[in-house]
Amino acid sequence: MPANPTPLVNGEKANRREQIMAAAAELFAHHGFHGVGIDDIGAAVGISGPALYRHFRSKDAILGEMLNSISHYLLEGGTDRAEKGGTPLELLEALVRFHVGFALDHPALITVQERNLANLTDSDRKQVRALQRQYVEVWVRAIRDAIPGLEEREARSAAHAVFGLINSTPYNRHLGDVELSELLCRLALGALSAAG
Amino acid sequence: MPANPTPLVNGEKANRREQIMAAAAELFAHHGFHGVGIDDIGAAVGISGPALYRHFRSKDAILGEMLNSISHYLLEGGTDRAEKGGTPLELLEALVRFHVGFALDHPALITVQERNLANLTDSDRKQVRALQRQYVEVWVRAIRDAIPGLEEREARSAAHAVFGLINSTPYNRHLGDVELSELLCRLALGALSAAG
DNA sequence: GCCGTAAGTTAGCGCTCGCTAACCGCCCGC
DNA sequence: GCGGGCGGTTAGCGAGCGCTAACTTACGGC
Repeated sequence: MPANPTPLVNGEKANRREQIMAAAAELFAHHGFHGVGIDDIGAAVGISGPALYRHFRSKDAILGEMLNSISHYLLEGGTDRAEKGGTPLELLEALVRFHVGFALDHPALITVQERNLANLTDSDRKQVRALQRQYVEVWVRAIRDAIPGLEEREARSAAHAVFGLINSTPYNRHLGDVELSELLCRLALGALSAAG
Repeated sequence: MPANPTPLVNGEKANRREQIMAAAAELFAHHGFHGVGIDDIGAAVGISGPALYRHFRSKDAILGEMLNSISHYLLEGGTDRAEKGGTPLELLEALVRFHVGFALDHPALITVQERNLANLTDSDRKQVRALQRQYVEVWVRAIRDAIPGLEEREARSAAHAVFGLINSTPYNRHLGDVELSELLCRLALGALSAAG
């Protein structure tokens, strides 16, 4: 299986599979995995119900590929920035900006990833969990390097808290993208510098 | 209809209704509303399936009463503290401590309230939304009083972001309750003071 | 021009779900 | 001591679900 079979996350011309995943993401985000039927997803891309099985093995596979794709994208973006060097504070700022950008561009994906981990197949959940853990570890290292005097467990909790802060974008539609992005970056970095 | 018919949220001896709601909260939090069956909820309290209808009109009514109860509790706690007086910063700290305490004591309720608003009946959703809006307004006023130079829309976005931060407790089980509580309070206040 | 494949369609199977019906035992007031 | 209601039980209905089967159409390669 390829690492990132569907670049769900960038702006390329979408083929059918990606079109389906994007529609499913919106629906899952609004109604929850079990609240969305195969016919709903089909209708959202203009085909009807069982035609989805020409592109995905099962409904679970749609969610599985979606969450794998998201987790892989986040981990790759995080490690890229961690390897790029710079001061600890610059790295932390880059991570914050990266995550904020993702959350602003893809609020539905953020919602699905937060809410629907439990609906995955066992093997899919294992993969996604592993990718998420690695992503958190990138953050933990960056936080501990930039903010002195934090235990690892505290840094991990702070990372989760900051994810929660940034991932509030789905409820945060009253500000323009640019202003909201700047505000969230400020809030996230302000929170982290108060952690020590 | 009484304002807070079931004190789901405090530590009183639970009668059957509250027992059912507590069990349903855990199940809804783990599997989502549509992922939990009437039989699952019944089994979780030692009775079987349809017996629930001796206590609730429908499955939707369980969720409706649960979310109404949570929202009412939060709004009441928020307005209480807002009326108590003190400096703007003291009020903000009190709100943060209050919300952190709730999120730590009831992570399942936090999860359900965040994820399952869309599964409510139209009328229930209207009620819950109204209560939530009022609670947000308490925060918006407190934030604007304590942090100078913030527009109302910015303050509202900051409030939602801080809710996201605090509501990360369901993913934050690696720290003791006391340490986590202190850390979250520090992070939340740090974020807010960086908002200006 | 024909064949194979990719991408749709509709019909329908088997299962699960929310909910109702019908029945039953326990306990409490008179 | 007995009648009524409260809080359980099991059986089962009707609807909706994920998915498969069988068939149809469009199209590109030889």
